[in-house]
Amino acid sequence: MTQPARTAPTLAEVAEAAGVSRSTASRALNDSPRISEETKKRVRAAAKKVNFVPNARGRALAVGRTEIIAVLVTEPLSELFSDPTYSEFLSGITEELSESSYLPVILQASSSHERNRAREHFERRSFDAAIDVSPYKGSELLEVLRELGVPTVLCGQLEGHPYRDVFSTVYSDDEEGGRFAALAMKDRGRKDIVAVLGPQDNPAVIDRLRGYRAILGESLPDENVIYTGWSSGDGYQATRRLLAREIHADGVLCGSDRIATGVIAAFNEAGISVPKDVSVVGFDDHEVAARSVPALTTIRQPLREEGRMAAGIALDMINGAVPTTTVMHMQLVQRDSL
Amino acid sequence: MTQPARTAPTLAEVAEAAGVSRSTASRALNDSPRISEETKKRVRAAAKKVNFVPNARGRALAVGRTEIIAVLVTEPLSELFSDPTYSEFLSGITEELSESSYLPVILQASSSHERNRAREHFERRSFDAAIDVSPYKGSELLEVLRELGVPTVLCGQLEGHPYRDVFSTVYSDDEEGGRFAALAMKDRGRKDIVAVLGPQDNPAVIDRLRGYRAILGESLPDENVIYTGWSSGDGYQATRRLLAREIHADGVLCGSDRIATGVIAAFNEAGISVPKDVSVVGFDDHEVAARSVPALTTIRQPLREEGRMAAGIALDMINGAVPTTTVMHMQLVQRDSL
DNA sequence: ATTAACGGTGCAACCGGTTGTACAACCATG
DNA sequence: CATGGTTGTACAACCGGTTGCACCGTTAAT
Repeated sequence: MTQPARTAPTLAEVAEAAGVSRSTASRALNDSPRISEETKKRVRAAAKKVNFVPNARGRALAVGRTEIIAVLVTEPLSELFSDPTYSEFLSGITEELSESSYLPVILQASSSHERNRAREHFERRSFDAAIDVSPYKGSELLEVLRELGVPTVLCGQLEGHPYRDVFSTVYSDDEEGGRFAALAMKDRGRKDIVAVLGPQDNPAVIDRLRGYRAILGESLPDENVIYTGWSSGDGYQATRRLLAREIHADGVLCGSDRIATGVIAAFNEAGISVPKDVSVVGFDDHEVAARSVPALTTIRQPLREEGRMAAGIALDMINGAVPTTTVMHMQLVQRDSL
Repeated sequence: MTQPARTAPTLAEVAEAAGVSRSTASRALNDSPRISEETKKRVRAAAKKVNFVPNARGRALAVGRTEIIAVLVTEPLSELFSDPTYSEFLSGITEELSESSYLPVILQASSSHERNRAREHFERRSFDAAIDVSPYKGSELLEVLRELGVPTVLCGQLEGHPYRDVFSTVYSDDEEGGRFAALAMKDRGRKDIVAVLGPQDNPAVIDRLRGYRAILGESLPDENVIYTGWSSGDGYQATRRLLAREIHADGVLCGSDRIATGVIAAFNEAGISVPKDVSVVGFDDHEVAARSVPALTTIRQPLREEGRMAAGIALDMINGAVPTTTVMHMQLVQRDSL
């Protein structure tokens, strides 16, 4: 037989069972100091007896909170899921929130249609806060969030953006990461360095390069900086072209671990030994880094921690904390490619 | 300057601006037939003027709906995201819901701690429905959903489960997929078939094998059925063992596309040509299938459509539809390995 | 002319909680 | 015994919508 949908017990029923008023029942369950210990016990017992669980909707209306946090992503879901960067980050958010009663909702905001829907949800006050995973794009939505006064955490450095006073920011110090990578090269005694990076206009790329330069100076001349895509194939192609141009290099700084695997493959093919003849340093500490041969020395971006931090700050802001800017630190992960 | 968080306009303000009562305003905005066209116009104009957007919390309480659907997953987030199967499926759900005002929330339910939290959310009536992506595990939660009367869609065939009367089910017809694969082999004139499948106790494996058998009968003897893991390496190893046993085969049915790539690799290594000497058929239409050499003939499981369907049924059930069972059809994708 | 029918609107209750404030009962104090 | 201060509880309003029902004015039917 189909079990009919029981209507859940309400606070009124608990109150009646305990022989007190609704308000007393509410205060007792919320452990208000104004209620006597004895009454609290009675109310709790009654609540347990009728299997009372406070209704989220009623509570949300009364306290003005939905206990839901929106996570804004600009990538389509399929890409989002296949990029381990995001998945780490999202795991961090989920982890942190699972210690509270808050729930994360992934809200896509790539197409303008999606952004409109998102906007609507915010206007309806469906969420208590927002975490924007890639705030570079879709700034119209940021404008909406600002106007509505939604507590918002931006993940990633938005250079010179106009929201510093209203939004919190969490980002990893890409320049520092660049410095760490370059420093490792320098310590290893490498003098002729090439950088194979992602797209030239990418903020992370720009910052990392600045970090490289801060350490290496003229050891990394302009003509040795190559901008390409993020994939393994891009690294491979770039290295082939380098070899064809007979550029002498004893160190390659890569914009991502996937690029690095391609670079190494090209060197192997050309009979050049990594790390004997040339050192390679990656970026991200992607899962391929440890499995690569030789295992990749790389820069680890603390993505999961960044996610946790972002979620924590969002919760703080909901409770009235002022906007903050948090910088997470990169780490050099020593393996065999250097 | 920090823009103060405007308190959003409420229905009362709209009503006042339009010179009508709250109830009339509400009905006008909801296009009730009881309100005159003239009044509706006035109310709509007023709403637009004060920038009114109905508050989700108030509405949820009044209509008894949160407009949120929980998607239950048993995998940890990282695995979930890296498995393209899930990501396709989730995309389907998201797509379908984005055409309504409903929002999906991914709810993890692998650890018992997570399941407790999930249970709590359901008891609070935070969600209007649930979609269980892998209902094989965590049946305690299903029991809770049943008791609470939460409209629920199970994705995947739960043979002989006790919930058919309360829950809807959506699944792809694995047996049919097996038949399609076997039929293709038969049409190609292959007579000595080997099957390299996933784990023996997997429901999909069992059904697919049944499909193979329905077509091939004695052409697929028991000793030619090999159970292994889902990965490429498993397919490779299995094929090596086959070759060592000098089993003559002109067709291999694989339990997954990844298995198939391993099988092909092993054949190549042994100097056996695919598809000239032996035909190979995969399963899933995973993204590796098209890129494989030779491109893999395989069985496509309509995952995205399955997701859309599941979401659609969930919406229907919220509106009172009775539980249904829906079978999605597999498709043969003809490429070069057969 | 009286009444029935009907379209349009407003009052008030309701969804399920939380919370400001009034009040009753009790104690100790002058 | 009157007064004042606690302490514990209940009443009622409130959050922001939706909705049953009563009521009004108009028109059509008897």
